[in-house]
Amino acid sequence: MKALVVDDDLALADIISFTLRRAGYEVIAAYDGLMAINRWQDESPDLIILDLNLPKLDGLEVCEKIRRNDDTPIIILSVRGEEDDIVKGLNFGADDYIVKPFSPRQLEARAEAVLRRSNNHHQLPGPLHAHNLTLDISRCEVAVDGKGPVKLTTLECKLLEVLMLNQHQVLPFDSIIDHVWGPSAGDRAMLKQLVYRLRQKIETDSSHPVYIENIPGIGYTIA
Amino acid sequence: MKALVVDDDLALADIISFTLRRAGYEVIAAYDGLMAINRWQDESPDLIILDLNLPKLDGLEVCEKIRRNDDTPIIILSVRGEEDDIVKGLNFGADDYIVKPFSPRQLEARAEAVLRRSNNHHQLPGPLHAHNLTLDISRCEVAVDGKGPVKLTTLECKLLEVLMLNQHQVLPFDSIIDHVWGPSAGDRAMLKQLVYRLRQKIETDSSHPVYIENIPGIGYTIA
DNA sequence: GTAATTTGTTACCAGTTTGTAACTTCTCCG
DNA sequence: CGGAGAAGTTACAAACTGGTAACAAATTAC
Repeated sequence: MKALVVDDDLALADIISFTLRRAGYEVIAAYDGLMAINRWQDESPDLIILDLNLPKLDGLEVCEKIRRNDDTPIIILSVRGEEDDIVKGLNFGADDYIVKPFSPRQLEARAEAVLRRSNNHHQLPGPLHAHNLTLDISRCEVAVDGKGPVKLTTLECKLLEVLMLNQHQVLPFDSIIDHVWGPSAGDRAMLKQLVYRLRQKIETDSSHPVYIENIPGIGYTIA
Repeated sequence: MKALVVDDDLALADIISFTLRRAGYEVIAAYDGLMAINRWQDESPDLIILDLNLPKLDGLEVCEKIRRNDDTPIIILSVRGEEDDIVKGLNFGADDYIVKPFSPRQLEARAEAVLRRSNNHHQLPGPLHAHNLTLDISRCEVAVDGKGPVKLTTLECKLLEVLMLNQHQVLPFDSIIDHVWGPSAGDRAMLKQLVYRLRQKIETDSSHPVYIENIPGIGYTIA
């Protein structure tokens, strides 16, 4: 779980970061509104802790901007007495708020509750694109060139997923094996087979693979 | 929208009721824990505002009891300094909390936010539509193609409900099992059976399921 | 209390997916 | 040119999956 902490009060940001790290989160930080937006775009965190009082770009605007694009859970921070802002924040789609000062314990409980809620009805990854392949992971289907979707098996789907997620990068055999079969299972022979079977479904000319390219001795890639 | 307000402080209960009524809610009240459970069972409100400090049956127990049966949104009320209780409450499945004293405005915003969240996956009674199926959850009846309603058993109804609520999404086996049998009960064999029985009632050509589609290795969906 | 319905359990079957191994082709390099 | 290693291909068996069926246990209705 990756959390983005946005606060211009460095001391407080540190406390929050520390608390979340202890609770098992990977934490990244931003100190003003613009930076928050950037880090959110680059890192796509699972959770955002957002102070409302920010330089450069107000917390509410950050909240709105993010909400316009996706629904990463947002917990807003505010000092007591700024009830108006809290109400606005919630109406902009924030998921929860915490009033300063707060106990680490409370922060943890809130973060956990918000994540639990959001996970329930929002775990759907959108389709993946690469080249002219469109992979719908939740249905295990791939559309080639926009043509009718082809059904994939779960393993084939995992293989294509990891290749597409890392498009333009060469993935070593072992990384692929780990991703498809999990650690301490699978071997090269099985991967070879799987690549063959996947190619049968998506490549048109079998002697000239267009999508899945082999880098001898290293691994595979989708260019 | 029906809200249940549970508080032994009559004056406060009145203020809350008044606020909610002005915001367009129908409000019912309870003044202790046992009464809260009773009214919840009789009236099945859409939202519960729950004070933790209650005579007869503690607020936390009320919260737990309700959560064991369904997921009516619960907002807990607490006085400042009872952070422990708040954390417990949230872990028992409460959706949010408000610290006394609070402004009417905040109460409204919180209620709205919580309902908005819960509505997403828990739509209100009233017929559900998908494809050309019409499901009346309260009567456990489904009309196929507008033809005379077919009676469903409670489990079949829950299954169809969760599938229809998430139309176009593929629901993993385990999510479905959780929804139908609750956590830590039910298994794939039972689900398989249940799907089979439900299909018998709604599908016309058994070898070509139109409504309930299986995504091998993943789950089921209604397209 | 008995009958009917609903639900859980188990078994079986057909189709699919996956693992394994042998064999072929390709490529690189001396 | 030829041989070794890597990758592609083929074939087959084992394991798994989901649909179907029959029956037992539990629940509900009468």
